[in-house]
Amino acid sequence: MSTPSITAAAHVRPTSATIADVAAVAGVSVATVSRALAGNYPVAAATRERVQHAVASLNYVPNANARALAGATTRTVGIIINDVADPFFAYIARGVERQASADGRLCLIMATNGDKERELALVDLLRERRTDAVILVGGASDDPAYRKQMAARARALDADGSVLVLCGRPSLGPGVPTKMVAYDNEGGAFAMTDYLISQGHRRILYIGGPSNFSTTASRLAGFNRALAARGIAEDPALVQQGAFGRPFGYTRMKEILATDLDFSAVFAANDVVAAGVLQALEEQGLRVPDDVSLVGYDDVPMANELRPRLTTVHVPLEDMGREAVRLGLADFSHDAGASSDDTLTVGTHIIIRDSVKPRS
Amino acid sequence: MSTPSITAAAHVRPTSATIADVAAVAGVSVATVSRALAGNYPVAAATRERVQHAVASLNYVPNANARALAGATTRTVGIIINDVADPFFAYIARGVERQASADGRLCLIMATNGDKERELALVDLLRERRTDAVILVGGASDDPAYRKQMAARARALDADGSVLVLCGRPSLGPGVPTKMVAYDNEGGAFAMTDYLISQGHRRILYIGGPSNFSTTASRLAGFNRALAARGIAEDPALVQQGAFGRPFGYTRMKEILATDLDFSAVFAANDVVAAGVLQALEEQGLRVPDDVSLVGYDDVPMANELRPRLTTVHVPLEDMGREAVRLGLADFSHDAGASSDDTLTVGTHIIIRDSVKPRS
DNA sequence: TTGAAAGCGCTAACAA
DNA sequence: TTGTTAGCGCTTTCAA
Repeated sequence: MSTPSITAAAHVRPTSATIADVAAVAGVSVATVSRALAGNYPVAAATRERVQHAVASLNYVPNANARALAGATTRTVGIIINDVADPFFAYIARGVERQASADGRLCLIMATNGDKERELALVDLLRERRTDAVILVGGASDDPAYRKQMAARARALDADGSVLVLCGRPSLGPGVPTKMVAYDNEGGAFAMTDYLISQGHRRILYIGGPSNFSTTASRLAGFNRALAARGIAEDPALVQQGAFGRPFGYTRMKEILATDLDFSAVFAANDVVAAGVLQALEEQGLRVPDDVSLVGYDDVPMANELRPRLTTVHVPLEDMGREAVRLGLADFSHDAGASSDDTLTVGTHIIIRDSVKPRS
Repeated sequence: MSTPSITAAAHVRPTSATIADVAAVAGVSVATVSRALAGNYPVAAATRERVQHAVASLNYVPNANARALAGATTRTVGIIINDVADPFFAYIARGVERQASADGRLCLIMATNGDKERELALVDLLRERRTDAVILVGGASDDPAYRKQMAARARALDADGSVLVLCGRPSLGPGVPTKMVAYDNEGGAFAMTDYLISQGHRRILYIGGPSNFSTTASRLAGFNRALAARGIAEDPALVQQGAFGRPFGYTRMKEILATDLDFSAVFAANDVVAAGVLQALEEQGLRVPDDVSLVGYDDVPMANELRPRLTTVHVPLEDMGREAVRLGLADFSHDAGASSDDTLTVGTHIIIRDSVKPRS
C-alpha cells in the first residue's frame, strides 16, 4: 500500500514475450512451441493446449523479423507508386493489397512523387526488406542511364530470390529478369481516337502527359495510328504534352483557347487532365459536348462524376494490381521452378458516356 | 570454354550477399563493416573506402530483418484503413507515407474493408512485425466487446514498446495507452448545419453513415446541436442513416423521393454519399441548388468536380496522417520519455461552393 | 581504430 | 511426439 519506490530501471526498453517465454510457461521446448504454432508438425493435443494457454496468457505474437531471418520468406510484398492519393495508383494499390492479403502477405507501400532517383532508392529499400516481390507501377522514363540502373536492380532482386514486377510500364530490355503486367495502352488510345473520328471529328487535340514517358508514348502511338488509318495527317500543333494532372489540363487548355488553334474534340491524356480541360472550356463559355467533344483515359470514378459524364478508356486497374502480385508470388505457390508465364497483358476498352457528340 | 556441367545444385535457394561476404572481400571484420556502414563510429578513411568498394562490387544491401532483430527498431510504421482506394483514407495514407518517409520509415498498409474482426487481426499482424507505431484510421464501432479487444491490443502494443495511434476515431477509454489525432467532426457538422439554417433552410435531411459508428454519431451530434441552437425541433424522419458510399446515397435518396417527405436541403454524411444523392435528385428532375440545396463532408477532390460544385466541410486529411506518424514516433525522436502531448485535434471548416441557395 | 563474440527470436535439421 | 542445437545476418559490448 505504500508508494512504489522509484527504481533505477527507468530506462529499460520494453520488450515483448518471446517463444522462450511461452516455452517456459508451457513447460515445453521452444521447438515444440514453434511446431504447435506452425501446425505443420504433429504435436500432442494436450501439449498444444498448454502452449495455446501460455500464448494467450503472455499475449504472445511471434516476431516476424526473427521468423523472416530464420525462414525463407518475409511474407511481404513491396509496391512503389507515384502517389498514394492518385486514383490511378490507388486502384492498382488496392488490387495489390487485396491479392497480397489473400496470399497471406503484408504490403509495404512507398511513393516516388515522380522522382526517378527516389524510385531507384526505394527499390533498394525494398531489397533491404527482402520482400517476396517488388512491384513497380506506372509509366517510366526512357532515359537510358535510368533504365540501366533499374535493370541492375532487377538482376540483384533476381539473384536474391525476389523479383521485380513491372506493372503498366515497359520492359527493361531482353534478358533483364523481370515479370510484367501490361495493359493495352496503345489499343485503348487507338479505339478512342477512332471513335472520335467516327463521330466526324478530324482535328483532335491531344493534351497532357509528360514527354519522354512510356505512357505518353503508347497513348500517342495509338492516337497517331488511328489518324493514319483514316488518312488524317498528324498536326504537331494538335499534340500538347506536358504533365498528367488537373492543373496542367486547365492551364494548357486556357493557353490554347487564347490562340486560334482549330479543333472540334479534345483527347485528354487521362481523366484528371480532362477535368482541368473541362473547367477551362466551361470558363470560356464552351459547352461540352455541344461545342467541343472531350474524352479522357483511365476511367477513374471521377470520370463518372464530371458533367457531362466523361467518355473515357477503361483500364482494369485493380486487376492489374492483383495480377502483379500473382505473378510476383508465382514461384512461392508451387514448389519453385514451374512458373507459368512471366508477362500478362490486360485489355482496355472505351466507355461511352456523354462528353462526345458528332461534329455538326 | 566447355558447356558448364549441370550440377545437382538445381534447388539452391538464391541468397544475397551478407555482411560477412563484404567483410571477407574488404579484408576486415564484420564489426568494422557494420560500423563503416552505420557511420556512427570512427572508422579509418582507407578502411571505409575498402568497405564501400566491397559493398558496391557485391551489390550488397543490409538485411533489414536481421537489423531489426539485432537493433531496437524496425523502421516501419503500420497503417490500417478501410480501403486503399477510398479518397478519404487515401489522403490520410498519403500523409502517413510522406511523414514516415521523412522520418526514415517504411509504411506497411492494410485494408479492413469495413470488417472489424479483420481490423483486430490486422493489428496483431502488425504487432508481429514489431512496427514502431500502428495507426488505426477512421470511424469505429461502439460495440463494447470490440472496444475491449482493441484496448487489449493497445496495451500489448504499449508493453512491446510500440504504440497504437487512433486517427479520426474515438478514444478507447481512459487509462488505455493510445495516442490520438482527431478532427473537429462535430464542429464541422455544426457549422455546416448552421450555415444551411442561415440560408433559410428549416427542414434539412441528414443522409448516410452507418449507425452505431463514431463518425456518424459525431456528425449527427453537430447537426442536432445546430438545430437546437436555432430552436428547430429534430424530426426523426429527416435522419436517414445507413452507410457511407455512393450507392447508399443514390438508393436511399431515390426511396425518399418516392415518399412525400418535405425538405429543402440535404446534408450528406460525406461527399461520396452526396454524389449519389445528386444523381438521384438529377434523375428526378430536381435541380441543385435551385430546387434543393445539397452539402457534403470531407472535401475530397471529387467534391470540386461535381456540378454544381459541392459545398462541404474541409477535413485536413493529409495533415492528420502526418500528425499521426509524428505522434507515434515521438518517443523515438528524443531519447524516450519526453513525449510531448498524446492527443491532437485539428480543425475543420466549411467550404462554400455552388450547391446551396437560400430557400426561396 | 579494429576484432571477437554474444546475443536478438525464430526455424529446421538431427536425435532421442 | 518432443528436445537440443545450429544457424539466419546483423549490432554492440568488451578487449585489444
